Amino acid sequence: MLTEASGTSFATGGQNKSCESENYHVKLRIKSFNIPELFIKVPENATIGSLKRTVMDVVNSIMEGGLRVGVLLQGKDIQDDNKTLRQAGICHDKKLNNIDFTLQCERERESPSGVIIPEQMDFLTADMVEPLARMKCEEPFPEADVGDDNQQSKAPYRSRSLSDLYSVHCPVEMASQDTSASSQAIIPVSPAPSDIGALAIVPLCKSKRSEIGQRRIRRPFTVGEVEALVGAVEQLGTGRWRAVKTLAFDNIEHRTYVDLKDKWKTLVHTASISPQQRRGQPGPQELLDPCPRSAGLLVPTPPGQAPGQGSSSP
DNA sequence: GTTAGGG
DNA sequence: CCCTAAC
Repeated sequence: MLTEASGTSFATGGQNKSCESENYHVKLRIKSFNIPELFIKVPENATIGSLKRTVMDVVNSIMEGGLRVGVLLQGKDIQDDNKTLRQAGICHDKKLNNIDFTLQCERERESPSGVIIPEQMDFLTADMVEPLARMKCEEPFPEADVGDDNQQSKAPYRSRSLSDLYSVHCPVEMASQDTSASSQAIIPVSPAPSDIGALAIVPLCKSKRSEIGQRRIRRPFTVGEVEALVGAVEQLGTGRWRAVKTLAFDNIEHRTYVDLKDKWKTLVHTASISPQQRRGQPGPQELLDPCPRSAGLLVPTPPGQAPGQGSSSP
């Protein structure tokens, strides 16, 4: 969504502006890649560490196997590498809101180890591969290419967005002991299917809880998340959890604004209970203290503007 | 759909 | 985290 990443620009011809006034540049902002779905399988008694290694191994094996990028326009894979963007229909003056980039295995790798898919693993593939894959592209610049994305000017705090802090959390939404959710070895399910489109749009099986009622798995907030939360609250103040969510957790699907509100609640709580934190984990106050221009922490910002923002209402 | 709080 | 009353 708000990935401030770069606007990668592609030229339809040469890098230089040739004399041809028609040689416009197409600006694309790649937010995510679609990657092949991965399945892993590891015994329940395996350690988290081994699980991480397994995932890493699979990722590495895929990487080593060679990856190639695929381009999907309107869902159709464009294979002709010699075709120009314009010929392919990727022009600066066209709506390019449906371009996808995919990561495809150059060659199929044999399953790292005996591939044994237990029963049915329910985990969010999306989250697992967050960091190195899953990127969707959007064409935010419908017009000229005046390099200057101020699209995020509204969110100065973005610098601390979790985009950077969020390291592979590998949330494995498992239905506890019920639906059997064990992880085992990972295996790149390289879709043997003839074509590329095969691993195109990764089907993010988000709703694993077909039968509502399943409690979400507990995902302790990481330091990074706490920092992001604190930072966002610093800017927006309390009482605007929706805004906080979009500001600093827009990309973290599993954190709802209610979660953030709850987390803040506990942070404040713990902070007030042990004013003298034990060296180790900074409480919200410590992070807020630096510039408590306001009333320390908890600055309920009533429906209006963020604190500090001279809100003058005519 | 959001907030705010208790559970 | 969940559940909900109260916007």
